[in-house]
Amino acid sequence: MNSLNSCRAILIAGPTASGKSALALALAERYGGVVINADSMQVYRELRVLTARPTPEEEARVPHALYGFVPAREAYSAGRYMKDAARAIAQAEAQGRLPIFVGGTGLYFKALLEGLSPIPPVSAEIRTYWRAQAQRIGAQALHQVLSERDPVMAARLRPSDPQRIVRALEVLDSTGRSLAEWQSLPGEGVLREDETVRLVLLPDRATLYRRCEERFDLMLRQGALDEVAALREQQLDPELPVMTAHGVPHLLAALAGDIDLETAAARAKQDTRHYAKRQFTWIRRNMQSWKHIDAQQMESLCSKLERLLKL
RNA sequence: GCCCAGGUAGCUCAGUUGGUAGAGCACGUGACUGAAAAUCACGGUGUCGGUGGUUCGAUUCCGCCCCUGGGCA
Repeated sequence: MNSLNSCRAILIAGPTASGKSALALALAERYGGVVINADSMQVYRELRVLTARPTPEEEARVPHALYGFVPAREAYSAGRYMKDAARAIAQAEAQGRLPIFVGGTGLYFKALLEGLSPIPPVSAEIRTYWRAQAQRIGAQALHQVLSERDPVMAARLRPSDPQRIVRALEVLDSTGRSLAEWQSLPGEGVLREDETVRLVLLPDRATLYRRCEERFDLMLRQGALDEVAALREQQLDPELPVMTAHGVPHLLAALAGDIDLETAAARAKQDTRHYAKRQFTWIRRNMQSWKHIDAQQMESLCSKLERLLKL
């Protein structure tokens, strides 16, 4: 792996609540870096507490980028992330600062390193139409439509997977070509692996689950419910990504009086645990070449930063 | 102390007219190209409270014991 001298960026991944942000902050302070977000939910302005975004105090210590800059009413995407990340790197380099990416969204790291196939954007009308269709006739029927119009994609997708079926239909309708054709075009990453130092934090799972639960209780004490109440005022489409952030659906239900707060908290914690589990799966499959850091190594990491980065 | 109802998976419970058992959730494994904190697929993990008896065979029937709830004293 590279020494820090030839390193263009540090990437820090790991499951939620693994202590990534603290590590990124420490590294950024030590090496004159800028912390760049790689989390699909921390981009949204309205949710700071609930998405565990760095606090204003933390943001003041070191430059941060791509945090809380998207209004909740917008649907952010991996495609937008790639462009934003490229711009953030250019900006950091212009200022002579080391980009330190940190986040838990595996797809964003993949986009960063491998890129995404160049697929033209889908118009809002087409997207809205197919999403409405999915609601109206269901995934199975939609898959039937797809298998008539695009058998290749239909064969690739499960009839029970509404999201990907909708995407396939959107792209087909919007471009006149199959998503399979588009996806066969190679993407171009923003960073090459060999110009990065890549760390993935892997705490003990039971410990991590406990930390997720404690963190959610802390979020509630820090005003997570107020954040969700404010979000509710906007009366956004419940299908927007921000509305699916862990805690949002259940805290909304609690605010509506459908469930009590304790139940809402328990369900939010459960969502978080399930998510962490999926992150472990992604890491195992997609981050083989990253430097894995277990709980023990994490303990002594601060004192070993220098050595670690030169490995 | 007596009476009643229970004790089956991590939890809540179903079930076996006697042939060693199954749902939901939890949990585990996996997929993943512009919603990815999303979306989807797969998996039952068990001294059936303990012990003795009846039986070819007991988680199931019987005795005793232990534990938990409720009632009566």
